[in-house]
Amino acid sequence: MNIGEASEASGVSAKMIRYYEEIGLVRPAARTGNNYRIYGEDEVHVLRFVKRARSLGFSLEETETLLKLWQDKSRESAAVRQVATAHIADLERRIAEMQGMVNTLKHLAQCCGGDHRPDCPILDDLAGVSSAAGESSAEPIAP
Amino acid sequence: MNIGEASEASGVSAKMIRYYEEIGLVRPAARTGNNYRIYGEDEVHVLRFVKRARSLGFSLEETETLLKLWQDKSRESAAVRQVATAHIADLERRIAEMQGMVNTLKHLAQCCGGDHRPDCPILDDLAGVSSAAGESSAEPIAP
DNA sequence: ATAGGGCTTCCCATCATGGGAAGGTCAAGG
DNA sequence: CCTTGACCTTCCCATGATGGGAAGCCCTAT
Repeated sequence: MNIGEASEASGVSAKMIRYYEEIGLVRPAARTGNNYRIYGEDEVHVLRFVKRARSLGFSLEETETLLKLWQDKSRESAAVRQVATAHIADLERRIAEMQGMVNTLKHLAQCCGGDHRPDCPILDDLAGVSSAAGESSAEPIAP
Repeated sequence: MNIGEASEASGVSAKMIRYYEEIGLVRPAARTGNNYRIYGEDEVHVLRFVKRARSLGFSLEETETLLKLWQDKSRESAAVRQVATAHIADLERRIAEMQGMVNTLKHLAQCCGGDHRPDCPILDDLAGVSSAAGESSAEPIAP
């Protein structure tokens, strides 16, 4: 399999496959006489693993850890779960942060006429005008 | 006010103040004879506006739009609200995406023994082993 | 006079990905 | 046999927002 077919089969772009090789996430592919990379089912399997880990939001560093655990037949599943739960916590922290933004913005947008007049509580909030609307962003709306 | 004081007063790092000037987000500060940037209350106000917009997750590009609307006294509040609602939609899309990851991961982590044995549904999912656990990541858990 | 702290510009790094140029290789069709 | 097009290779650059740090200038206090 050439890199294009491996890309097709794994869902990872050829650009990224080369990059993963360069940073040592996957081991260097064998080469044909014409210096083309060649891939077999095993390599594609690894690439799919990476693809799936990325789609679950794991960083490349975390993905590398998971990949090593996967290939370590004597791993303890606790180690895997630890990586996963840390990642869950991180995702939830970011979700909460963004949800706070959404709450604030929705409140402001609701208070905004959205008409032809220039008065706008959204801008007032951004400008630091402490109207009834704009409280601290991360805080829940409820008083 | 020197840049350090303006940074203190606005909560924007000196590094970022210079960067915002470089990319044209804020207009170039006046300079003293010794080539130091000088800031007044107005400039600090602008920087605080930027800081607040960033803390609500607006990109620098969106922030620039909002900044222009803020300074345009004949703006229509509808334009502001449009920017805000588009941003809300984007945030909510990203939240939903991450929540999907969390749901999948929590399910997998729950099915994982997390003990000394190597068997691990999390790795099975990443490896594409279609166990009872690992369905498509963005899907809700409910059957 | 010297030390320290602030300012300046300039370059580099992050993280993961894509774009594109310049050039080699291969297969099919004229 | 030669061309065309679709691959492949490496190398450089860009993104977005931020930080780190070096080299050098300026001012103030000791």
